[in-house]
Amino acid sequence: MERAEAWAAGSSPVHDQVVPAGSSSSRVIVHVDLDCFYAQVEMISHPELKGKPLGVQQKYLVVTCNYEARELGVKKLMNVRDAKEKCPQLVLVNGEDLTRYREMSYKVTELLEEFSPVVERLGFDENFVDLTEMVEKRLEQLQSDEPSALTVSGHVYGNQPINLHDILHIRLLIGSQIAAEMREAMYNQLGLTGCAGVASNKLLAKLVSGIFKPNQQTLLLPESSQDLIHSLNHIKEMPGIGYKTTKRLEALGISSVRDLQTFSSKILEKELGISVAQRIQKLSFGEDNSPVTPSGPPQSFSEEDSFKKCSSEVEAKNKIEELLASLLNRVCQDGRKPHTIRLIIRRYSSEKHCSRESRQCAIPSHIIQKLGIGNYDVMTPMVDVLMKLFRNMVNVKMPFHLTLLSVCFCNLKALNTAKKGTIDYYLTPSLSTTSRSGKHSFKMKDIHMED
DNA sequence: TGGGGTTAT
DNA sequence: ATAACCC
Repeated sequence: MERAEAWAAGSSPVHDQVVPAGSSSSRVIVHVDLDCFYAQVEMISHPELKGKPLGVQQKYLVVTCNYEARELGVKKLMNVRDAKEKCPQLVLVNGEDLTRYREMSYKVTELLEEFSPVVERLGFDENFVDLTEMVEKRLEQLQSDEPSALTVSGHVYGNQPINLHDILHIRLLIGSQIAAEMREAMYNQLGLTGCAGVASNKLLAKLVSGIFKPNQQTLLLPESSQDLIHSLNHIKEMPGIGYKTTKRLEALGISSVRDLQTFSSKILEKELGISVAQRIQKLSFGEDNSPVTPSGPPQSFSEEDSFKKCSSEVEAKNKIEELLASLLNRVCQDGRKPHTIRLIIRRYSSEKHCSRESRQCAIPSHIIQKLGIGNYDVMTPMVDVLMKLFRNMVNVKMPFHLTLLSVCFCNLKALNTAKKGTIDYYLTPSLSTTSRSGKHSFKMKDIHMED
């Protein structure tokens, strides 16, 4: 077995080679990806739906569905009509209110932060964790007489054999064990299943996490990274290469990962700019030195609603009031205060690129100070601000046709800017009281006074 | 295509 | 303020 080889080698392979701490090469990264997240949350809320084909609906789309539904032909982002046609027994629940998904999403991130504080969120259902330090600690404490100490957890991409004399393999193997513990904890504590991918950078961890699909995990060893990236059928499948870049690359005759690898760097830089060109060409080789950036609490809160038609100012005002009311509740829970507000619209256009327009402004300080506790006296002045932004974008004397309204709070600051020792500090509600009134407490390190 | 998010320019 | 990216 693998362990026997390790002993046969004589001295312990684990403690011989030392990778310098802080060395930028040779990280251990895990990508954790929940299975059909919204559908899982709905099945926890409504246990009677378990076992039935379930879709989560927003407007006329099935945005995600459980595996029972997938086996019957339902796909993500499928039209409700097509989905019902494919699968008449499909049960649909409305998922336009993201509150419960968002709350569960942060519970997952907080659980992962208990393993290592370096957790980066990607959407509501994916997280990256940098395990490098944690793996290093486990290696130092490794007792070589535990039989299970050097056993990989889950799949290995391409069934590549592990070399227990290779310190990079050992480190990734430990990473796979931590990934398994993370998935166990997610299931035991939150009732959620998901996939994990372990590799030496974010790109590869993300790509490999999707290899075995639901509720499984996969480890990528460095020797298999070229196989993994060449298993992509098209550059559009490369995370980091989006719709626009794909179109521009296709115009250059680049469609496969190998096309991008071998394309002239000079020409690519001239076409896409040096920044994008160098980044995506590195991606094509499976190279990604971007760090796992701890997400911490959100940078912004927004609520949006799309519709067929909004063509009057009164109609718009009503929708804006709805969005704002929800946002105020959220901001109240968070505890921090937004200093900027933004209004976003989408105008009707028969053409493809439905781009958005926005106007933003600073939130008047007298309104900011009233935020955070029961707030009905902030609604009116805030709506007034938003309607000014609205009229700045939309000429209400002319006919208009909007298909989306969104309100966003951003530029969030911890509590307010009151200084200790000032009158303001003692007069500001909830400032000098207990730690946090919010529901999901972000850690104490995040709570500090600005000056 | 929904209802969110982020960073770079 | 917009444009790109992610889910």
